[in-house]
Amino acid sequence: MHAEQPVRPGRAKRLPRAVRERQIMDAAVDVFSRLGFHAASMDEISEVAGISKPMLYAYLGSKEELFATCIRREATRMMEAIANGVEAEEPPDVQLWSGLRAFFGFVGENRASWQVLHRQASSQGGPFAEELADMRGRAISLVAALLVHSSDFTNVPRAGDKEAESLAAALVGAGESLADWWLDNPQEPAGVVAARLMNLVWMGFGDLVAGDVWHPPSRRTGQESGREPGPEKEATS
Amino acid sequence: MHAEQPVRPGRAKRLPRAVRERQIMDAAVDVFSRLGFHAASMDEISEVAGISKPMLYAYLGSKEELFATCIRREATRMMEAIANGVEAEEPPDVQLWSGLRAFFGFVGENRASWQVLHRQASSQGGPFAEELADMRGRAISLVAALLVHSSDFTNVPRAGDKEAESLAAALVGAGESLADWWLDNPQEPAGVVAARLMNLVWMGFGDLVAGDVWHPPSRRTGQESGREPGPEKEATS
DNA sequence: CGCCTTACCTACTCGCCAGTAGGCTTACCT
DNA sequence: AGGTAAGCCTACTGGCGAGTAGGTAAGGCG
Repeated sequence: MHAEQPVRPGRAKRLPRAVRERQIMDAAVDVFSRLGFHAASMDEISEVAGISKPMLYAYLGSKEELFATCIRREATRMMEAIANGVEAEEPPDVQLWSGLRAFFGFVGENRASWQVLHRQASSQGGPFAEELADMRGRAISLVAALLVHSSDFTNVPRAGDKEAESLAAALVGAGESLADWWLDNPQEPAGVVAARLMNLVWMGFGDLVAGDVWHPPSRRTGQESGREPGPEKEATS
Repeated sequence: MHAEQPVRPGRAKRLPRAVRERQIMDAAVDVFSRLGFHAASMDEISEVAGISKPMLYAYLGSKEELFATCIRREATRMMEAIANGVEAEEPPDVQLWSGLRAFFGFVGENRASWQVLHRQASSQGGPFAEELADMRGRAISLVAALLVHSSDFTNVPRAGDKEAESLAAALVGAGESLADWWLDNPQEPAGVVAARLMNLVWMGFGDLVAGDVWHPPSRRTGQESGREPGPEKEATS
């Protein structure tokens, strides 16, 4: 119909390298997110990108390099999106809230990116997981710093750094998991989901820094190790 | 050294089928947990199991069947471990606490199982993810029911089921993520980690069902969508 | 003891996919 | 225009790994 088709069948229009590289990366993220690293084939990626396989190798190197580049690009995009949403001068709870909003906003608009980052990257044991774990670690440290900082405002004995880190890990994990759930239940807007998580974790943590600790009703405390669950390093009240 | 070695090199001692099947499954879980589904080869599994490849196929069918069987077995073991730790008559918070303890206890003693379940299964798009998502879904429903039930004790407008489900998803995700973190930081006993998560989520949820909702300080509320984060369906205070 | 069933093996086939050799074409530059 | 470099291709190789064919030992049982 259109005279748009290339002069020779199977010959793509000539484009500057930078543009092609973007196309290829987009295609790669798409395919990797749908199939995972191993199941994705370079043939399919090249097909989706609208070019032939040797171009892939000419521009982006091996399959592993391509994948690593995808992870790096998407991770950077996400971290920037979050950083742009947070003001360093705000009080901790507001910072956390802004971060959550930015995070869920990004996931909602970049589902493929999120799939690649969260599922694929973490399950491949190679240098990818490293790359990914690095970014994840930065996110956790950020949250941990926020937690430690916010507990400075109180006169509580101050939780250890390890403890803050583990709580931050739990929080980040809750965010990831909730994002996954959201992808399967997309009827609600990002803000609502973010708010829900904010309420869950902040109100919980708010009570913790106030020294308020949940305690099991003191009957048959120990079921398998006899440890007291409530007070660890905090005030034994 | 020992005269234990089989009569012919490369010939395994003859064993009844049930025993071999267990050996093979154990080997498979081990290899799958270390390498992931695709990277794991049937050759390696058979080697670890101490038998030859055709036995794998004779007893456990194809690679996919084998993997699915692994997932099912480990998932069942884990759900049973948790169910055994929880008494249905206890109040909700105690049930949750018992469940968390049982969960972290299981993970601590079955790291390979956990790896297979959490990382590998969820990232393969086949019928496995289904199997796994099913179990995960059951866990989430369980927690969600707990949450809904516990809010029945209060006179709060009662959160919707969808909301409870999403909170449960966040909670389960927090648990999974914290378990991963724990595997990298194994210096603390299971009970302490479980207690930490219990404090985080329960104290937080406790405030929620009491109608207590975090609210942003009312200045420049909207940063990207102008949505009020705090009250959704709950009391507008 | 001999027979047969069950457990077990070695040694292949076959398809898929990462990666490459070598050649054609089109746009820009002078 | 015509040279040349950058973009693009078809068509292969080579290896790895799933799955199988066909044969060998070993324990039970008459």
